[in-house]
Amino acid sequence: MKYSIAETAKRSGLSAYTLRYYEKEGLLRFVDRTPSGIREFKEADLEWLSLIVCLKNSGMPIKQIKSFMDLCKQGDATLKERLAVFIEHKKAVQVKMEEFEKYMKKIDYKIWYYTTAVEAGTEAIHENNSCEP
Amino acid sequence: MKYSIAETAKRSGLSAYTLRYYEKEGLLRFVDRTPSGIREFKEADLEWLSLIVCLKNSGMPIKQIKSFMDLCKQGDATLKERLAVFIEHKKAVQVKMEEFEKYMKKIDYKIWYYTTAVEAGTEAIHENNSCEP
DNA sequence: TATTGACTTAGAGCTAACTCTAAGCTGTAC
DNA sequence: GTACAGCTTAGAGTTAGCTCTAAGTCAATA
Repeated sequence: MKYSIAETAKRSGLSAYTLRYYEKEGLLRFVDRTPSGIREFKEADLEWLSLIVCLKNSGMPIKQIKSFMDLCKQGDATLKERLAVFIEHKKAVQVKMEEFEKYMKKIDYKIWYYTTAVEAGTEAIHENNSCEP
Repeated sequence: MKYSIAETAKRSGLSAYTLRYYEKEGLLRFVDRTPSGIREFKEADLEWLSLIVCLKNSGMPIKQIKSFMDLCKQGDATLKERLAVFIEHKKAVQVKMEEFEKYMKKIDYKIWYYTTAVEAGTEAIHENNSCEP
């Protein structure tokens, strides 16, 4: 099955503008064209896009994703390098997740803080910090 | 204890430029000045900064943080609204954390994929998708 | 055959969040 | 009293990641 850019936009959750931009940036080397120059996305391309979205949304910059795609193009000689990319990126994502857990605790504290303040009708009840942190 | 902008930059992990920018944007209404106009950060200001960093790094845009700081300035009348801000933001952070977990699974899959490919010396072993996903 | 709508390109424009520059002021150290 | 480090301001510049515009091509339909 072949997909137009509009179809692919829908399926990937990216806009057609973004898909063209990604191609310009060298992320979508895999996309074929019809004889008249129109992009034709394949089923496998959607898999690639899903990986790109994964890397991007987990914090990898477009340029680094491009480097990874370049490695992919070079075949089996770059397998170790590609493994290293994911091992490194996993570390970065773990750090982010830990940070998010820390922030979540702070947010939960604030929810408790404001819940009790709303009950009391004033923030002043927290003035002497007499309660749980 | 009072801190200069340079000290505060060090302690908050933000640059002095960023602190001035945040003030310009209305996030740091709490900061005092010396008679000659130099910013003087207090211990409590570092707490505010830590909250700002928490909200920003967990995905809240600067403009929304500003609105929240505006609510704070208005006192007890806005307690309910402020509670709502954190309840909403908590939801958003939860969604992000779930996404991150999904991405982590994909990354782990790729680590397995490339580990086995490196062992085999070729990516071709995954061609017929005969192994665990 | 004419219209329509989806595609193409190059390149300009936009937004968020900084980041820096230039010119000038302040306050302590010699 | 002057040198110097560190502060001040307004405003320009930067970066990432899109987002859009203008002008044109192409294929299917009325």
